[in-house]
Amino acid sequence: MTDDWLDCFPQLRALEEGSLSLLKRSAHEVVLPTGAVAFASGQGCEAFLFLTAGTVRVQLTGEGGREILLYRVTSGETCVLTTSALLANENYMAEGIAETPVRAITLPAAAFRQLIADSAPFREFVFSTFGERITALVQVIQDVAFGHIAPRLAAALIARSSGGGEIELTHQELAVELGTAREVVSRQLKGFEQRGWVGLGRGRIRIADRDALENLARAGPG
Amino acid sequence: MTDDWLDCFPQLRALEEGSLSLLKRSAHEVVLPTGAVAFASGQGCEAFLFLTAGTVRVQLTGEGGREILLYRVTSGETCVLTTSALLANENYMAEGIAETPVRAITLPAAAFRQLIADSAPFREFVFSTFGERITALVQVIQDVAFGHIAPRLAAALIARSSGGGEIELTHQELAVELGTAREVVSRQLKGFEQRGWVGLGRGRIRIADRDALENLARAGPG
DNA sequence: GCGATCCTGTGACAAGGTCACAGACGAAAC
DNA sequence: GTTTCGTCTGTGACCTTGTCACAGGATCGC
Repeated sequence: MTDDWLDCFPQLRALEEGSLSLLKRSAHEVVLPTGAVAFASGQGCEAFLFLTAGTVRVQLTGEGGREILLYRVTSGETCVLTTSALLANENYMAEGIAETPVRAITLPAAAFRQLIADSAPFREFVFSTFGERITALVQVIQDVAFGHIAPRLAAALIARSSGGGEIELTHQELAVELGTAREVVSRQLKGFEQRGWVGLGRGRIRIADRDALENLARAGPG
Repeated sequence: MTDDWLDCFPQLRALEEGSLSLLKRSAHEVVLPTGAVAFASGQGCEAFLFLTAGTVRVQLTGEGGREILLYRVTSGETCVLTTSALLANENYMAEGIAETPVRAITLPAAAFRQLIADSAPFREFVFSTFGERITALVQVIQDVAFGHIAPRLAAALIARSSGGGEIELTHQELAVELGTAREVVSRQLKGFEQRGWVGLGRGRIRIADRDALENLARAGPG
């Protein structure tokens, strides 16, 4: 296969000759359509992943079918849960779902472990983003344990509306983002609409008063 | 100072001569009494920590004063949030509290970064426990987002009662363990008592029917 | 004994999650 | 254009959990 994908991961160019060669000949490309399951909870982890295009959503699912987003992996990134599962030789604790069509490079577990053992630049590459990911996970705990729904929903609306004032999302999708139930999102959005902050349509939300939402997102339950 | 503390961290004996020497001459011992704050949320992170005796509880605090335990650090371990804060050059996102008298070795940020850059064995040491910690953090999210209080409380009682059937904990301390409110723990425990599963006293709980608790912990809300 | 302080119990209420449906909308089929 | 069907949204009733405000009890130091 070609080595074009390495352009997404410039740090890997710094690998020693032998390690780079192992990396190149062990890597295989996979392509996933939107909605495909990249990995599932409880499943053993057989390969490290380098995303070269698209977005994967990593989320937990509870018994009742409720879901919560942990983080997203986009082009040029790797998945911390995959790393963690490979290092500790454990199963995945969450599931990864392609939010868009995805292209990724897989590196079999054996080659991954070999590279981790042999190559300092590879270790550096793998561990360099750990700090941010841990910060993100702790933030999720903070939100779920102590946060109120209204400001979190307002924050999610703003985050997903970068640029345009029109968002293409269902209430269910927002519920997953927040780890709550669809009905709760519906009720909150209805409240926002009554206050003139948003306009609602099937599968889309129009931001009508961005300032009010930003205010709520900062201020707390208000 | 003496190098006795290295006995708690045998992996560090594998450091290169120069790195080991830097480590030894940069390290300083600190002693904390029970209840002391090892680090606080929002505070900048100035040193890496090696625990040589005692236990530090790492927890988040919400606006209402509610708290939730993230994990514990005990003798022979290091704190993943400290590592993460040093690597990403961010502030602490949580607080660390000495649960017992604690002895720890501090390594200033500059020396830590130097060692991470120079020494493969040191990197190995620091990153070897990342996998387990991430697993633990995701488990906390799972519990808080989807878990019911009763089974989680039952699980906490069993976990803290290893061996004897008598636990020395207040309802408030159990509430922090679960990330809930003290009143909720009181009510649940009262329910357990009425079913004959525990005996309650001021600051202590006697396990009367361990099987019933284990059953509840496994089974879910039942 | 006598406060002071910590721990526990309780009731009333608010917020959020669950369940069970009822419409409402939009796309595709006819 | 109308029908049909699947998806999305709205709503009410009810349950669990979190919050608030207090009332007692226990324990300890003095």
